[in-house]
Amino acid sequence: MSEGVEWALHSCLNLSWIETGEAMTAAKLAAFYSLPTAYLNKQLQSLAKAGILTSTSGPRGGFRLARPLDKITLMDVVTAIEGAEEAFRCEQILREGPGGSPHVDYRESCVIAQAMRRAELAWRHELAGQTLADIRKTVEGRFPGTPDNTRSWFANLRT
Amino acid sequence: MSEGVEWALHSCLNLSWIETGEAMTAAKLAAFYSLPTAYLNKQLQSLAKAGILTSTSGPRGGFRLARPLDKITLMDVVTAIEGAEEAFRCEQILREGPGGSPHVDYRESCVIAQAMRRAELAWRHELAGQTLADIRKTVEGRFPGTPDNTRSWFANLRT
DNA sequence: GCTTAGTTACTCGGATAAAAAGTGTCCGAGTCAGAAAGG
DNA sequence: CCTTTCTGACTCGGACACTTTTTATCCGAGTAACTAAGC
Repeated sequence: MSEGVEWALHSCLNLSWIETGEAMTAAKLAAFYSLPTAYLNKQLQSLAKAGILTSTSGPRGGFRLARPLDKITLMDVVTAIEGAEEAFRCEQILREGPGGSPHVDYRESCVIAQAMRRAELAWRHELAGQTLADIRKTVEGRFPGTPDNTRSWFANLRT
Repeated sequence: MSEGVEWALHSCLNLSWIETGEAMTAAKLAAFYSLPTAYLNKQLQSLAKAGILTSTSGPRGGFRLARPLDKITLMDVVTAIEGAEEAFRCEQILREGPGGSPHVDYRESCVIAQAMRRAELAWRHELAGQTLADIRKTVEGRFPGTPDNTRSWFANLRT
């Protein structure tokens, strides 16, 4: 799985803590974790395309959350970065074997594909069941200073 | 996820159906699905290293199952091919952020990492809960001719 | 003072390059089966 | 006929290319704010 998922999740949380109506540039979000600016920008673009963030060009531009955190699931972010296709993609090798038919969709009928899909659905179900709001709530419960610290760090950022 | 997982799973099932005490070569297993022989051999080697198959060199050599199918889970095969590391690997970017400490293991304490791990555990749990014996039983229930067809195909294989 | 046009600096966005992982191939080391020779 | 040696072919196993994906970078198009000029 791409490293960008981790960056995206953390950046979304940061965006929620500094929310002031102002947009946050990719450069500032990258500076927070010393990440390569241009590459994080690429990930944020993916989030924007997926409708999780909105982007604004020009001075005072940047990214901001497109909707409240409780409307953004972990699944949404993972799909935005990784794409929608499944990890185990059945290549239908049964079709090449004896008795294989070109007219059968083995992605549906192959028992192995079904078993792998069941596991992947369990994974997706867990991801879809947790919103970023849940994550933020847990973080704030364990580290109450995080919102203020984050906000003030971005406020005091130079250059 | 690597394509080799699909090849490995199907090949293990085939091995169980033709089990006669004889070993099966990578070339024959590859011919069954018209797969590239040398590359399938590579995957089978991984299964052998993981203790799922045993390999024999020389004439009459090849691969055979190292233990009964009901002792082989989908998780075992996936781990053998893909490796044991998690799909979402926390790079601990919190360490590079303000307030980050070099002495904290953020793979454990980071709430995001925990949430992603929970999802991955659900996936692993599903995979570990299904043995190849379960798969075979289901296949034989839906396609009763499979064992005989497979066995006779390998028996009649030329060259 | 207010409006308006022009300029400038800033930001995203996609095009481009480098690195890594995945995919595929080839040849050699070891080994076992079978043939051949000897008893 | 049985045993033993030798040969030879067969198989895995790892080393070596090629392709695709991931990671990272760089500039240009567009935009909004600021400046300054005109009313």
